[in-house]
Amino acid sequence: MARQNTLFKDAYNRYVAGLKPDAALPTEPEIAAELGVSRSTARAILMRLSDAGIISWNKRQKTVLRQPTEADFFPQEETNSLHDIIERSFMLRILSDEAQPGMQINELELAREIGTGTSVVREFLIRFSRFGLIEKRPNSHWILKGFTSEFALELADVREMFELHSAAQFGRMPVDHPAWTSLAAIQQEHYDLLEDFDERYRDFSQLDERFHLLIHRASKNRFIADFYDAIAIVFHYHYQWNKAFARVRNSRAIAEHLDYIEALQSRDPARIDTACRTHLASARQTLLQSIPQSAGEIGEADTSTVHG
Amino acid sequence: MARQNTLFKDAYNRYVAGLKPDAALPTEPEIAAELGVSRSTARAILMRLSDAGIISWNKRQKTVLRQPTEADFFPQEETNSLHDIIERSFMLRILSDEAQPGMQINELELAREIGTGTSVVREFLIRFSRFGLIEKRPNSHWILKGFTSEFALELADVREMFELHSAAQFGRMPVDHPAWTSLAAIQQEHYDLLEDFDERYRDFSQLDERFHLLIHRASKNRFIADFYDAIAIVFHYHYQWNKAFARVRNSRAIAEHLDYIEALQSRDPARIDTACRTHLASARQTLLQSIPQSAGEIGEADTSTVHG
DNA sequence: CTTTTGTTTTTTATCTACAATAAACATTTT
DNA sequence: AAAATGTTTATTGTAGATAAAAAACAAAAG
Repeated sequence: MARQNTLFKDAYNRYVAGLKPDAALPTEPEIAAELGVSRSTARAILMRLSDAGIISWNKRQKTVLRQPTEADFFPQEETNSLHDIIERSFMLRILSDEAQPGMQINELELAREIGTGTSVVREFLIRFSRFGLIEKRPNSHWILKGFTSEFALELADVREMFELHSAAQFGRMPVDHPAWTSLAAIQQEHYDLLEDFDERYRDFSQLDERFHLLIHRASKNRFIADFYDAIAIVFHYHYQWNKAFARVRNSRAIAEHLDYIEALQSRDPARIDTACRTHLASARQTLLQSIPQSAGEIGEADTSTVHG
Repeated sequence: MARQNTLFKDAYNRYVAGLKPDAALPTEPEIAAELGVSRSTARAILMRLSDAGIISWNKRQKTVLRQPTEADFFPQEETNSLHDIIERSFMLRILSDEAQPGMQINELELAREIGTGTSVVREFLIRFSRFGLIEKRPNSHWILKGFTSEFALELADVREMFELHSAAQFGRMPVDHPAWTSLAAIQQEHYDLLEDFDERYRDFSQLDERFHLLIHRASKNRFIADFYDAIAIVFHYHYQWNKAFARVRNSRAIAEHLDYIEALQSRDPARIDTACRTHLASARQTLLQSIPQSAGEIGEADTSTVHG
């Protein structure tokens, strides 16, 4: 088949979840906008809802006839976009302990294992290559460079340059800029998390990501924003599978964040710089400690493949 | 057809160019290594050379029978890789004055105009997107963000952060590091260029690229290196088609480079920082001046396509 | 005459096929 | 036995086909 209708299925599920009996549904363009899809897809959803007897549909008259049941939803696994499937599968593979730096990555084999065509895998690898974890030999295979300490150090260096820049920019924003409100909200979320830290310390990753994203937005620089997107994805998977010391790690980070936020709020450049540096230095240390020091670390090429 | 044998043709041309009558040719692996291709391709070249009567080939005995003529070479245009063709064609299109920010980019149309398949165009666009000049709407078209002054400013900001970092690193390299020799050679090339400036000022771009590349290598950071690769490509095309004031622009840059080189050689951090900042500030100004201030600059979306 | 719905066209996302190229394996030569 | 050549296999690069999704166009309703 040429293409899975995962977008349709996912949007359908989302829409079904919000239906209440007897409600009158809005116009097609409104539904499309609400779901973030085209009107064609919105109409396909209405068509199916109508066929399933969940709504009655006659031109502008769209009424919910019954409460949707479990059976009305598409299975969860049919709603994952191919890209997400590949991303997860690939990340799992290359951040796992078996993946050694220098390994070759085979497009065809990867495609077969994931159960997809080669073009999607190819395009994924091209997109993924900007994260600096893989590299292409022209007319030949990809090489896994790996999540090594060199990678972490190079990443940390750039991250520090960018974040110092963004934080300084943040401090220069006009007092009435909405980002200050967002910052205060995030500050409050930090306090909330602390309240119930033992239960909720795992939620910190997500808060961390949002906090740094907010700061980077202040730079209004597409290269910085793109780089942070890349970092966020890599970290997302990395820390998801490296939970050692998560509690103490997050505890320290929260304290630093709160100090950093106050520094930003003071709008004092020197204080911002200091708080930012302190946090970045400890983030760097945390990152380095999270990397398993394997034997293959020293970078000799290994001719085995990534798939074992 | 599935794939052009441009690699073979290009390698063949390169090899033919170096043949001298009566010479004995080395082994197949050596030829392959010399040309940077696989032995399979090297053998294909030998096969064709033999068929064309240019060499006699019997196992290890490979002798050049005659001097190759014009007619023995493949036409130049058959040796360009598809990627290069697309890159040139696309750059020409999006850096031209007709391309307005906000325009849509149509994969199929682009492929037809370039005379190629859609997959290559797609992959090119994905790779190219890291330069920040285009952006994808998922499940929909690409948008041309354009070579605007915002782009130039964002680029310049990152460039300055990176180059200050790299230059500082350069100054910290051990005295016996080969980079110092390379730096001296590049310094000499600057003097040579100055000697015959009226005739050769157009050669400066290439020297400029090599100089900055050398500095960025000192950072040993893949993100910095990748970013500089991107800059180099964008600038390559941009300045190639914006030759106004090239002479005075290059003259000033050479003077700054020489000062910058001396600062590096002094290994004095403060002096390096100053020289680097001076050069970067003027490079930023040069870049901004080279951008035509068109009406569509202010970023309102334009619904016309890039192909008009 | 503006918005909504109905219908058709265009474009993207993905798969599959196949030539070019690389890589692996087998045989010969030194 | 090490390296070269000969032969076969695997993998990448590219084109082309097709369903999903978006976009454009046309008709109807307010």
